Formats: sequence, C-alpha cells, structure tokens
Amino acid sequence: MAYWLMKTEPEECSIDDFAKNPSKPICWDGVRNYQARNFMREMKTGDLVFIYHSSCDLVGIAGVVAVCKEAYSDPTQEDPASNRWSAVDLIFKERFSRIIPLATLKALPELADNPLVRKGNRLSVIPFTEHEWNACVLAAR
DNA sequence: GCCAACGTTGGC
DNA sequence: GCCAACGTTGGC
Repeated sequence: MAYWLMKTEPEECSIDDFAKNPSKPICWDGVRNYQARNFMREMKTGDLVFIYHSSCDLVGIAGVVAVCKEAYSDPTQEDPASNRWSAVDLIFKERFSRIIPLATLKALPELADNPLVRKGNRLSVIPFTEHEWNACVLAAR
C-alpha cells in the first residue's frame, strides 16, 4: 500500500464533501499536470490519501481518503477517448478534528524533503513515504 | 489583491 | 532546441 497527498481548494471539494456522504466515492478529475497524472496512474485501490486544503483561510491537511477505483480516462477532458488525462475515485476515511496547518507541516523534520513544504511547489499530487505519513498523522492528534 | 514560482505554448 | 510570453498555482 502506498501513501499520497492531493491538493484541493475546499470551495471546490473539501474533506467535508467526503464526510457528509462517507460511502459515496468522489471522482477526482480535472488534473492537468503530467507529473501529477503519472502519480495518479500509480495509485492502487486501498492506497491512503491526505486531503490538503489550499488557497483558503486555513491551509493544511484536513483528513484522509482512500483510493477505491484506479486510474481511468478523465471524463472531463476535451477528448475522453484520447485517455490523455486520468481520474481516480476516492472514498472517505477520516476527517481530522483540526486541520494540520501548513506552518506545522513545515516544522516537521520528517517532511523537510517533501515537495509540499518547498517554496514555489505546485505539484498537486504528491507521494508520501510511510515515515512522512506517520509524522503527519501524529501531528493531527 | 499581490506576486513569486512554475509549466506550457509557440515562434524562430 | 531555445527561450520569451503567457496563464496558473498558491501562500500570504
């Protein structure tokens, strides 16, 4: 099993959108970056994913979802038959009682090498090591 | 709203 | 293949 983080603007899709319908998968589409797309294509059913809220009042990790359908052709792309872009389906796992703020994440030594905390980083799908994952989960408690 | 950093596009 | 211009991301 692998670990990931995916960014979203909570106004568009937040951890609450998962939590209010915990058995209903959400199609994660619209990714238009090749590196992010390639990571999505590596995702396996059961992989765990941090939901990260960006461009909002409280930026940080809001909770956990799981991959429940592996990569398929993004239905929102111009020509879905081209299979240029990919989507995955995600399902609710956990909503943290409080968001782990970006400042807290930046202060975690385990995350020092993670692209998430590097200035200017725009990658919206980021792989996490188990070590990095566990450090964040601890910070959420 | 500002602006730095980045990825993509397109002319050459 | 180079690189300037442009559009977008995302923290603040």
